[in-house]
Amino acid sequence: MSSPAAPGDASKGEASHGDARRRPPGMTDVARLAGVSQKTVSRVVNNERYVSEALREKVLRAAAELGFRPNTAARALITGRFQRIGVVSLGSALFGPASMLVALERATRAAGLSFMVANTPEGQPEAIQESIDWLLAQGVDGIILSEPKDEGQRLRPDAGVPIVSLGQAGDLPDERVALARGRTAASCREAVDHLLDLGHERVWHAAGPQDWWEGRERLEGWAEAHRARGIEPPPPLAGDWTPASGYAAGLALPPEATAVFCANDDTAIGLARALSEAGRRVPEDVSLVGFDDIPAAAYLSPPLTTVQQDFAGDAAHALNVLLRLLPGAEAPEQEAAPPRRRLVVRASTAPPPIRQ
Amino acid sequence: MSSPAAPGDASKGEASHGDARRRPPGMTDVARLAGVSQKTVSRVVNNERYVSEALREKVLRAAAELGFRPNTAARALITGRFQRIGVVSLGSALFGPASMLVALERATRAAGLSFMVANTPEGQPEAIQESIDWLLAQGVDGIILSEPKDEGQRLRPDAGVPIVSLGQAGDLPDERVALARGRTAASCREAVDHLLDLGHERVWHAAGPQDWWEGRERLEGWAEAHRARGIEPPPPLAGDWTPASGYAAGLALPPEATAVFCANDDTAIGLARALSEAGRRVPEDVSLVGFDDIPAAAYLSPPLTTVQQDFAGDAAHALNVLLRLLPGAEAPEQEAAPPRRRLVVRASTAPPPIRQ
DNA sequence: ATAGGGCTCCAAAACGTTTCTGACTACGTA
DNA sequence: TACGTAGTCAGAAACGTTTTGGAGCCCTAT
Repeated sequence: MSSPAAPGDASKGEASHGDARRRPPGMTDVARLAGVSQKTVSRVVNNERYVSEALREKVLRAAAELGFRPNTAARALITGRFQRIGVVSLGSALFGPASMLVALERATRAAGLSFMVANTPEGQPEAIQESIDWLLAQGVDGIILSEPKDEGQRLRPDAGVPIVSLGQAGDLPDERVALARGRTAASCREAVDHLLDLGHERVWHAAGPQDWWEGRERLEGWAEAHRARGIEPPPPLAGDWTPASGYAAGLALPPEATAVFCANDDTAIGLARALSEAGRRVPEDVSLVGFDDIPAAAYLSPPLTTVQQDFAGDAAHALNVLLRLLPGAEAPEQEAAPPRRRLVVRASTAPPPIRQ
Repeated sequence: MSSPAAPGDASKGEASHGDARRRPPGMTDVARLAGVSQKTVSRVVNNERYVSEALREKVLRAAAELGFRPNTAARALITGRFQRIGVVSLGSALFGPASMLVALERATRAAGLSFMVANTPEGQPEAIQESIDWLLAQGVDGIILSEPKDEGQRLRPDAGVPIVSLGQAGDLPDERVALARGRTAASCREAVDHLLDLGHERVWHAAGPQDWWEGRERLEGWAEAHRARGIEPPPPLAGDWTPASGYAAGLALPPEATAVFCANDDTAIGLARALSEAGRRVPEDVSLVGFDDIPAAAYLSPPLTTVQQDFAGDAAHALNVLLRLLPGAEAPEQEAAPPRRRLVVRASTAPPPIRQ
């Protein structure tokens, strides 16, 4: 059993040339190759000062030769930061949420942070908190809530990291929970004003779901536009973003209605379908405005007047708010330009038909 | 102010109750509270054997009381694994890519892995390799390429982790790069067969971009359906997924065409618009089939016959392929059920008009 | 001439886990 | 009685970074 010479010695001597278990190279390896201390490699990699140009280049050459990549786990371990933000998003390919997700990823990566998503399946009240917990378990420095729904307001306050919601105010539990409020209502007013300016007496509304703040905000903007002119808005038609609900709203639309503001473009598509089946023409009999400006909007029959969103602007704003809450706050001080939505007028809106 | 003792001393004595720098509790803290060794806490947390029930409960209680969350960075550092996969996705809110992304996130989280996206902006050939590098720098155990485009084939082979592409075969560089091939072509054949069975002599094709494998595969399926019947397919109409390109294709559509298979639903919408402007009715004069089954498809005028995709199935398949390549392969052995697309027949397809 | 202070670099100590090694019981079997 | 084995636990050694605490060196101002 026990040989006089330890059998381990030989293999230990050649350990660096190990066979199967090839660990990726670390700073130590780079340092050895470059003939400097490991700390110096760290300085070069992190672009710190006090490294001579000659050494810096030598280190970089060694790092490149070895294919060195800094180990984020080790860095995160010592710094306590992950350089990563999590996003809780409604798991949906709907144009709005999907666009926002893309915009958030872009903004995040541009800020040098990595990006982790947790989708919430629809219809599960506890799903948001679950997704937050999941992100926290994975390790994130902050969280952006990109949920157009309300359930986010029932959050436990002990997250330990700042949370920013893209949503409406509401009683968010903690001072660490900030808010990047959208400006949906204003652009809805603009859309409805466009219809009223065309001469329509009142504008109907095929609403979004009212347990989504996004749906409520669009409804409020619509109602405000009426009240600003002393007009009582007609009762809203319930909906849930789907073309199906728009179709139902179209069936329920009273004969005297001459203009409809739809909560989103899909709703408008469904509503247009119902009108078409009822023999009511757009825009001659009924004017239609959507919201989102989906790519197909310009090619519907007729092309749809709609509101274009500024996802990139909203995303950048939310990220700025979050970054400012982070401990190592690299927060870009300049306030991001206020997101600008705009009404795209196409052929689905026209003056109301002349009453006889 | 009020304390006679040196203020520095007091704070030092109470260091564990530190003010600003509150490190989150670690296994050591849990161990101290539970009166066990740190190693035992590790065993409990990881559900290892050889821990008595009494101790396990005591540890769990202590962990809950402290709000302990295992530090993934420390774990990743020692194990060399991140329990995380990266996805390179086309940064786009297009229905297809967005749906695939959601499906991939679901599948990944269901497998207990965390999920990191890197979007590639369109039109940058080197963007995919950049995104891969970004993911590798962040630390991932494997990568799924959810790019419907081809540039993925110019990848450097030294990733160090397995890469799975959802795309077409092609000369992927490395044996570590596997492939989760889609079955687009087959369902395209089905769609075209549907039109041919209705009596159309030939079916035109408003194609997707041919530098996307997804576009080529749809075109090939369309062509195959013709050749299987000994028919020469008409020349395809170029396109790029957008309604605009569908509109252009509609303008270019020859008068004798009675049926068109569109590369996606948006293309079909644009094409329908062009037909409508030209006074050609759908489906009486021209039958139309799309691809994707976007939510609005059922509510267009007329409702669009289209091909429904199986994103969840494709995502699960790709993830399975990847998991099998991972070192700690927890690969579910049972092959995932082959993804099933299906043709949804609606009102946009009908027999061809009778020739006089 | 010499103290100070930038610049350049190094060695060792964390960070919170997993892995490795081993010690101590209890129990059944030779 | 002695021994092997499975169960239960603890201590120490990694893992690859950042942080901390210097140590030389050269230049300048006194």
